[in-house]
Amino acid sequence: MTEIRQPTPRRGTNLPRMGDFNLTVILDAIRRSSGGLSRVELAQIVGLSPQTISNISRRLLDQRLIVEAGKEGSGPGKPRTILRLNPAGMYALGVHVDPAVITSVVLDLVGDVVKHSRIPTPAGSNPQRVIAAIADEIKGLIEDSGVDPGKIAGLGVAAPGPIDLDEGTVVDPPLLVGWDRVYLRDALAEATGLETLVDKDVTSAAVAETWAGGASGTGSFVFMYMGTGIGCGIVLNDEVVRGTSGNAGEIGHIIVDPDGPPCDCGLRGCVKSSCIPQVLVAEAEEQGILDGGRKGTEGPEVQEGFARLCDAADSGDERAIAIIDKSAVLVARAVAVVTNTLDVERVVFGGPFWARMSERYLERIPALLAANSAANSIHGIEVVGTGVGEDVGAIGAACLVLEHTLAPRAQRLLLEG
Amino acid sequence: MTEIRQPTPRRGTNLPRMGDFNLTVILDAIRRSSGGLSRVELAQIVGLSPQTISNISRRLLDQRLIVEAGKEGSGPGKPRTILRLNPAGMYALGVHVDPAVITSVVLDLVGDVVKHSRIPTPAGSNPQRVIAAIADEIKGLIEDSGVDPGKIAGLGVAAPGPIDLDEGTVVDPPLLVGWDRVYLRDALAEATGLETLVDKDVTSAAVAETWAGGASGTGSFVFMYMGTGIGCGIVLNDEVVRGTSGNAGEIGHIIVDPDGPPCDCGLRGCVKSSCIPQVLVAEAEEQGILDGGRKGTEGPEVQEGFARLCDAADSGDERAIAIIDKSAVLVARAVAVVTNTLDVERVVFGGPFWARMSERYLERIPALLAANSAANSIHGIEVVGTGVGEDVGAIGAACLVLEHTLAPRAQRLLLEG
DNA sequence: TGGCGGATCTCAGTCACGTATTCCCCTAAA
DNA sequence: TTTAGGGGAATACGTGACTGAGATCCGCCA
Repeated sequence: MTEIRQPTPRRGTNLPRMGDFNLTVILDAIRRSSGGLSRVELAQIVGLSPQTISNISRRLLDQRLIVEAGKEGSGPGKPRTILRLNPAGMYALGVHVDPAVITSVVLDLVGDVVKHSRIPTPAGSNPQRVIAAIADEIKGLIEDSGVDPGKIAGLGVAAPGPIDLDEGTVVDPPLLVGWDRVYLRDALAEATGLETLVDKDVTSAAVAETWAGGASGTGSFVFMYMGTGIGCGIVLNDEVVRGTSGNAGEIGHIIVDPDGPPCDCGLRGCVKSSCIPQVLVAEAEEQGILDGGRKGTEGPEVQEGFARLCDAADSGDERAIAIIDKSAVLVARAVAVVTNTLDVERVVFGGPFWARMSERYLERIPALLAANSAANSIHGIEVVGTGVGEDVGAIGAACLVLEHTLAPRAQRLLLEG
Repeated sequence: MTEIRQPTPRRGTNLPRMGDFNLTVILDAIRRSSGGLSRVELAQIVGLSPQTISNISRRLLDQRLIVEAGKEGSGPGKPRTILRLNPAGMYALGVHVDPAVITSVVLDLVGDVVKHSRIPTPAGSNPQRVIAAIADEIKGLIEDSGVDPGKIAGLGVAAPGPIDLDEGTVVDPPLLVGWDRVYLRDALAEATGLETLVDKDVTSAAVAETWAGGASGTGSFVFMYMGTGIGCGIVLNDEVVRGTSGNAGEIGHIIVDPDGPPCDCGLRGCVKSSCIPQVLVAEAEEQGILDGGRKGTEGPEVQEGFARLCDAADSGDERAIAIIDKSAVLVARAVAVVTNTLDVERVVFGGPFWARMSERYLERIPALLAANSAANSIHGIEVVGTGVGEDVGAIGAACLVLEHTLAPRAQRLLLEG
């Protein structure tokens, strides 16, 4: 079970690695700029000489990852030629495997969704059948999108945890019965012929934010994923933190309410037992705010129940408002634990349930967080909602591929095995 | 208060940086080996060619950071010449500024303490007086140690948080009254003429573990610092996590006991209010296990009271054992929150109070942690006590300098400003 | 139309790593 | 004692990425 990982000594680097790394640095700078950059600006930003920038730009132009997009001349002198990402320079596929629904997307280089599809997860959730369904869906998506298959960098898969990153397996997730140690990565790689990456859904969402989230996806932040469960993705200094086995971000058993309901872990008031949507809906049903006709334990029912709870709150139902507001207090406590542990500068909220709660949460959480922040006198913590939308899971999955291929990760510099 | 940090784009790298980085990689490999490495072994480990290793070895030999230490020939062929760290190749000074006591050390390159001193923190804790005392102490220590001042790489300072890493200031720590925004780094740099680094005590302890802790200081781990308060230092993939302002590792308000005593944060059963030594001693006094003659709120009194509590437990006092054991359960819960959030592979315990509790904690915590670990089915979490000893704070402070100067941090590759 | 300024490119130059070769040192057998 | 052989380490040369200086290109302005 516990294989001993021998301490992997840090490996050196060499010239080609350095060249590739600088290429990704420049691409990253262009990507993060709004509206492109000129070569001189790039030189200032990344600290390399103009000549080096020119050389690398040429490589990027040859690969068609960037394009020259017009000139920008203000005063005298030769106007700067603006370099911009070529959206069609590369594509990535992403799949979010959720217990209820499988979402797939084709993403272009700038992170825009080219094509999108959604199917219900095959009943019984037999792994083989689900994998076959995904492979089918992917093939269809590639055809429908009309994208040049040669430009597809790979397939990213976002799965609920726990996972084993080394093996590329999903390890017995609570809501997918019979999914113990399913070799998702290898199976899908074989079925689709694409290079495949598997990661946890919350991590994928954080990667989506770094790639397609604009300014809020830079630096060090925590992505709070509000889904059927609550988890978080962690990004420190522009690099995603995955943990030893890819399972970082498990915050379900942080205690947020000493007076809360009992949890299956034996304690009381964990995140998991006191502020996930399912619990809020149950509470509302108990209080008679919602009719408890259906037992809303399955994904879609919860989502629907939660929507009605929010509707009630929006139409002024005090009890509904109280439930949501209390959950904001509890979530803020969990967030504070994470931000105090990691001292990040920003918290980004997102996930399928986020849209409905965003207004109330954004109103309350910043103050709650500030009050509980250990470093409050040194720096504030920004609280924002993601701009990526409901499909963060699938988009993030695709971004896993882009990140792996094009992001300036320190890891890229190091020689491997 | 909150200065906006503009997103710093990742900067490129160049040839000299690469060379320096590879040098630190090799030094790191030698440092982490037990008993030195030959050039061929180095080539295998770091992945560079034997020639490159030879070239870099020469640079390291010229700088006298390493020495050739004998040969190792087993079969036919030329025997390997072993390269070892030269302990006298470089020295670093470390100071731990504690509310009660100021510990200073001179460390050599292998992390051994060359000289050591301890003075009580000047009463009234006026910052200027404390800084002057430290500067005096440092000067004395350098003279007494007989170390060549030219070989001293710098001065590290470990301070209780919160701190502001950019400014090098200590920001209003709870136990040092009147220490708001004290420019510790600049003041000590000026007073001693040494390059000075300031960091939080728990972070320093984690750095000590990476530098002087042997195998348990590699990879990804959390260092639990058991002091007057409980904090943690975080190391992911051999690099220390400091956070935006250097305040990562604040875990005092993680709730570990829903039935615990109220905390100044308004909730109940935080780490800070239920399992720090001061609380355990108070509890023992209340139960009559210890005579509550002195009100043990000051550092030394707490330490003494805690020692007597441990004595009682060791001599079989059931109630004393119960207090310690319960604290182990609570600490384990806090640790689980952190390890689940970060998915690390190891927890290292240390700090001034650790020695007395180590036996009971090491007996109980591994099982408790495994039971609460989200990734338990994928990998276990190793639980160990540090080998660094009581002075981790000061030793870690000195290691800050060594780490900054010699560790293969990814940051070192990047061009600056 | 010519001058000017700024951006970009060309062309060496430098430096670190990689490959092939040679040198050196030790073991072991004749 | 001598010699063959094997493996580590150094030397020489080649490659490739970044840097610096000057040339070139481009558009504005007089």
